[in-house]
Amino acid sequence: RQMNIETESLSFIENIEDDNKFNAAMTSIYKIMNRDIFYSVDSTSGRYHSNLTNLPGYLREFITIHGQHLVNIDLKNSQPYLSTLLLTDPGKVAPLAKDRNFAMFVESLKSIESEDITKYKSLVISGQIYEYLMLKFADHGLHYTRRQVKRQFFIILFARNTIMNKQRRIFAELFPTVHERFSEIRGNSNSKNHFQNSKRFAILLQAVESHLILGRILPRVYAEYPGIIAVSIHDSVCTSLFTSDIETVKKIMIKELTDFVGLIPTLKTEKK
DNA sequence: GAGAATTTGGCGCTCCATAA
DNA sequence: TTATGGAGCGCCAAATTCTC
Repeated sequence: RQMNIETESLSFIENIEDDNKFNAAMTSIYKIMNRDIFYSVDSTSGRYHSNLTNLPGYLREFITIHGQHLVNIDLKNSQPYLSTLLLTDPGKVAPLAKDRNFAMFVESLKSIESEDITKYKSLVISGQIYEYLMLKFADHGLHYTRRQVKRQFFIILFARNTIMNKQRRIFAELFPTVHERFSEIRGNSNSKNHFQNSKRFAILLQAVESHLILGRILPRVYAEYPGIIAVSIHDSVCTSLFTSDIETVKKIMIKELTDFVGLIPTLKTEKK
């Protein structure tokens, strides 16, 4: 791996007030400068972790690989987008569940259709789910920024079923069928095993994401375009800023995601 | 060799970061 | 809310080193 970080990054972090944050950023920079490169795939959800995935986002623009700066191609509303599979085609994701019983349970789920599911799908593929919820929350007196809505939405998705706060109640009203299905998937197990209790839903979606990015998209990119720069940051793929490379990676991402999920995703390219 | 003093290693916690 | 990794902390016990 030919990763480097430009020395300008050091002056960039100089005015960070918080000592802890400063030290964390400093450590990340020096690790790359000193060629202390690490990378691994974890055994829970199969995600890829590296110097780049741990690096503060605002320092990404100083990273080069083979001397090339990076562009990040991000899947919008990624986990909500992937969560639609549990509504439309659960059997497809069942093999990715680590726990046998949970896999069989997911396998047994049927595809469901309803008005609220159609609405959920359309919001998620257009990348508008947070904006929509922001409006609906505001109607009920909850005034959040987009960032806060995003955070709250993940709590709605992944918190155990016994937590029924105002936000979740609103979501359940807006998307009753979706909420019911997701509750079933989280289950009510009190097991300590995170492949069995409510955490299994988050883990499953992460496993789907890993399977798509690491198991399908990246191998295809490397096989068809040897030498191209492509590294993942969980749900996104970084490549060089050549327009042709960006288009290549995008095309493959859209193709693979659409094939697997059955819905066309929205990608966002951030030039760094 | 016995006991004290020091060092080492592991565990669990908190924080930082990333991602959703 | 979930997942990960790394750093750094305190804690404790085991291992090592020191002193008598």
